[in-house]
Amino acid sequence: MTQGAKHGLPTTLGVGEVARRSGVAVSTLHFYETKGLIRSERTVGNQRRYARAVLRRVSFIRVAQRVGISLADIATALAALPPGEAPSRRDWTRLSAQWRAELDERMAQLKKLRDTLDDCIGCGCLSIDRCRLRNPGDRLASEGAGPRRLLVKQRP
Amino acid sequence: MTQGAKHGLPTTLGVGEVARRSGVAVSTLHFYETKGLIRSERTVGNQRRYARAVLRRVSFIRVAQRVGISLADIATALAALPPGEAPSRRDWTRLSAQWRAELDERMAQLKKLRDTLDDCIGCGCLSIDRCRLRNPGDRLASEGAGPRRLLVKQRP
DNA sequence: CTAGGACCTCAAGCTAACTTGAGGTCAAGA
DNA sequence: TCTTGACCTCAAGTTAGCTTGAGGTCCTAG
Repeated sequence: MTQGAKHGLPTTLGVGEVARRSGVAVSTLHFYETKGLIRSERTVGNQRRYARAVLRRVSFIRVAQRVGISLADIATALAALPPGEAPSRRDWTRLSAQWRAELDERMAQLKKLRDTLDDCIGCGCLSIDRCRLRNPGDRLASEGAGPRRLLVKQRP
Repeated sequence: MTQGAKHGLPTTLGVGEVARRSGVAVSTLHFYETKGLIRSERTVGNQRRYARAVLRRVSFIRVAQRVGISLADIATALAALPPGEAPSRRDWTRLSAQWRAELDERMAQLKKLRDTLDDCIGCGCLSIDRCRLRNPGDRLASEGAGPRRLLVKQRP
């Protein structure tokens, strides 16, 4: 074990420790660091030391990715927070508000996708085009591009 | 317009028409076809003709992608349906059941992500590690890999 | 003091999901 | 008939998000 974690909690974590605890590869942590998603201090011997908060940050990144948010967007959001410690209440409120909208939108899409499936059981509208979700007469064709029935909002 | 769509509805659509209506590029439709996500008939002149149902299929693909599902997974799901027309009730039930689980899981993750943000307003736990979501004493460290607080379920 | 596991950097490689480009065909109006 | 725009194929290029490998350093137990 790297730095005396035998008794009590170490104040910082080595890269291997973070990898093990967060479930991502060491190379991924390096990669995230180059992208500015996380950051570290260095020991005299040039080894990375992470604040414990990095674990939560990594969790956040992974979960956000999982629901389809790009690292670039995640980075932008996280950049709103001071990289070191203690974000202000204002920082949090801003980040939360931004993401609220994004997440709510994705939730709506997921819900729609799921409900579509539910509605279609026993109907087969996806391929036979005949159920209550059907687009009658294809009237929407002139309303611009994009999947209009399922899509809640397309990004620019 | 390609095939007499002036009056009434054409029974099939050209690739450009599908692109315009679905909001994806022609090249993307070609690509999806090579991946087996959609399929087409050909005219004597070797041009693609799509059944109208392809529009719904493309919508489905895009929305599923948007919430983080890979084309491979989408292909697998869609492969459960007969490529041509009229899936049976059994087909639909199977597809729906599979996706229900997947979608519910992602919904749960999104919700958790969103709620975490909500809870953290004015607290800053993401980086100062001090709020009701805090991981006390880091006790979870030995429970295996992965972000345990936010993550609902990791894929293998 | 020395072995070996944990770290370091940097460059190159890989997969998914498309896009772009070259070179050629099809089809419908002037 | 000629032309023009929609279409075709196939190969190569692009971006995101990592992983792998080579070659070298750090540090802790024995």
